[in-house]
Amino acid sequence: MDNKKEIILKAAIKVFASQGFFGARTREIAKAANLSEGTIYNYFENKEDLLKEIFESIWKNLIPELESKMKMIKNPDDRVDHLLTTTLNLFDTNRELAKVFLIELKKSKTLMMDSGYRLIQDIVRLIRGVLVEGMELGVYRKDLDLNIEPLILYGSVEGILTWWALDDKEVPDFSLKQAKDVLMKGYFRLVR
Amino acid sequence: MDNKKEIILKAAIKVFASQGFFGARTREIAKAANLSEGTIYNYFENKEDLLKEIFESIWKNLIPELESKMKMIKNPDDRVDHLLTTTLNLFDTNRELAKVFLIELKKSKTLMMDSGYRLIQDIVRLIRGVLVEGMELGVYRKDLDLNIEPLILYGSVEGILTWWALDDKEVPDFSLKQAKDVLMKGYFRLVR
Amino acid sequence: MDNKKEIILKAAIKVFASQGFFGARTREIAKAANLSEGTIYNYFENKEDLLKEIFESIWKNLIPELESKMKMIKNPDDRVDHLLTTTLNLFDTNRELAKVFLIELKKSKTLMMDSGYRLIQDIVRLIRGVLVEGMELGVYRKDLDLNIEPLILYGSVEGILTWWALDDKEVPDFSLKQAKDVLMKGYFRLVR
Amino acid sequence: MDNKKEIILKAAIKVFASQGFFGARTREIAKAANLSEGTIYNYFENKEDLLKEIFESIWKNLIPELESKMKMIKNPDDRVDHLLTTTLNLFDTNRELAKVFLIELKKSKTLMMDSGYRLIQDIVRLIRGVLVEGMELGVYRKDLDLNIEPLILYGSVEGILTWWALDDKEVPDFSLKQAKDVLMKGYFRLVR
DNA sequence: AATGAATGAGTATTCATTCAT
DNA sequence: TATGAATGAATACTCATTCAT
Repeated sequence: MDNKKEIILKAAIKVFASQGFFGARTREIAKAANLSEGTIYNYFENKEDLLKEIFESIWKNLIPELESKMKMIKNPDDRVDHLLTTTLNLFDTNRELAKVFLIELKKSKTLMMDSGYRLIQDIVRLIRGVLVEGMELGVYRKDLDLNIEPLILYGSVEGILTWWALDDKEVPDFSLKQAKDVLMKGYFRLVR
Repeated sequence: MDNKKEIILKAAIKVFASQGFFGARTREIAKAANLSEGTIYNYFENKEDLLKEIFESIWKNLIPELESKMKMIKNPDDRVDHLLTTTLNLFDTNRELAKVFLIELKKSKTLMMDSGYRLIQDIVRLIRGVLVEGMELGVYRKDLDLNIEPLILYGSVEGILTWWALDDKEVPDFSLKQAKDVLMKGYFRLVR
Repeated sequence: MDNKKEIILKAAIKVFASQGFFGARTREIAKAANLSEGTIYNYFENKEDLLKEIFESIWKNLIPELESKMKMIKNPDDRVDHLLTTTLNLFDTNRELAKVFLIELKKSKTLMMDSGYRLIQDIVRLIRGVLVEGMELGVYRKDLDLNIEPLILYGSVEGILTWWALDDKEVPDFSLKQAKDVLMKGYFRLVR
Repeated sequence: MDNKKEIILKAAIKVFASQGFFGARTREIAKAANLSEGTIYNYFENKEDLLKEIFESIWKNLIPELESKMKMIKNPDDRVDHLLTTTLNLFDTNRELAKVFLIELKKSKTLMMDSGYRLIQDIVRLIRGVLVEGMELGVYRKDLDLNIEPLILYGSVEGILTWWALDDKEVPDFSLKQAKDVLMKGYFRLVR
């Protein structure tokens, strides 16, 4: 059953989120999945592979999907709206996933340097594309810095998500819905 | 000699930056400090304590200094300028320190939840204070979201710094000086 | 079908010979036999049992056969000739079997102490019997050491076989046929 | 202290001899050496390294020593006498060492193919040299088979030693002193 | 204070064996 | 009988920390 891979991944997300990658014990992941330790190794190479697959199961779909959507949406503002909505929605129902994505990922040197860094590059490239076209269409300012401006947008979102994910109150200080509205408003001011 | 503590901390920053916290070996830190492993333990409790002291040696000074400066500077824009300048200057000459601060720190669960989270809180509070006063003075928009807007500024800076620190080219894609200018321009548009 | 037992034993000999007993994986034996792992356990107790049955499938027949032949052959020299011919022929067409017999067998403590040791005892006893009768018949020297002389013969053969089996060249340095002739010549000089 | 390496090696010989290489537990070796497990790894790479060093500590000295002695002794018979005496003496006081050397060694595939096989080659070469010179001097038969005759001598000795080492009686069936005399007598008959 | 040899708790991973289908 | 997914006991090795010198 491919089902089993998903069961294990879900268990791993849970344990990684609460214990951290290095603090997570394979035994605990197995227990959380209601399986034996050995079974994990029938489906995954090793512990790091778990983290990698969590990451890639999301990323592998996310980027191509966003890219194709960018082609369909013409209005630059709507594009950014879509980028934000999609990204924030992804984590909105799963703060544990957000923790693993935003924090645990960085603990694996190889993963961060391989996949993680590439993800940021992809996203930054996506944003840059939107800005460029917005500038060409004349709806955005001509003097946007294409190196730094995308990082500002990316960093804003990561900062907000990290804060929201780490917030240990049952209900965070703000909702991601709220955050999106503020981000959009800020974005409009930034680029026009 | 307090000198020796600094020697060890410098060695630790170097090793943490290149190997990561979990990948760093005390033996290597000792070698980098030209000391024996045992000596480290005359000055620090344990490995995590090293990370903590790296963090606090910076933070303990930074926040009070910024706070006092905030009292001396009256113009909200100048305040933000100072916040950015100080923060970016801190890392500009030491990318290794930036890596440890921005990435390694998050690997220590307790440190992140204790000190790291508190640092963000302090900074966010600082920024919020600046915004509040700017609004009261009538130079900033009245409708700033005081929960989220500070995170946007904080996140922007962290995003830029992380990208800049992880960049494995000898000379990064952009200078922090450049970044500051763009950040300030964006900030003006955001808050007015 | 008893057929299947043989298929598995042949697969086991192949894998034991190339990977060694401890290096052999049941999965690989199963694959070599074109069967699933579970099926092996329908025919054999466990991994060591495979080694034991390889050994006994040979030995169980070999010793009684040799013993009965010894009764039929009267001339002591012919007896030794038969012992050598039979033993060397057994392995001549199957170097893999020789490896398993001469080397892998020793890796199983219980097997070696149980069956292996007993095999040597049986063979040594056989040789001793031949020598005794040769002495009684007056064709062999009277002063043969009945403790050690049989071991010399046994050891000579094992030494030659081991060297021949381990030789990693496609064609070994010498043939077992050659070896037999030299052994016989040496034997004549030894006992007369 | 270099002493500690020896202590560990002695403990390893004891445990390897009684439990076999694969059956030996590092914990037990540590206990036998009155040290902690970790200490073993300060002096040896890993478990196989222990076996290797046991082997090489003997071999590294034995072969060069024998070679130089062969140059000093002129009489071929005396040379063989020395080879036998030295080899048998080496194990006479240490049956455990004999077990490790003759049996455990073969369990390590790499060790056996690397060092073990080379040892046999060295010894066989040594014997062959003696035979060649004996033939040239006219004291040995001209028709000795230089491929197989050395293996007969080597195998005889290994056969005798193995039997003697495996013998689980407190006092073995025969002494190595006795064995040497019989081997020499057999040797004379073989080569003349 | 400094050393670095000794410590030993801690854990990912393997793989022979089982058993539900 | 045959399967092969699931099991989980078993263990070599690491490395932060200690402590006798």
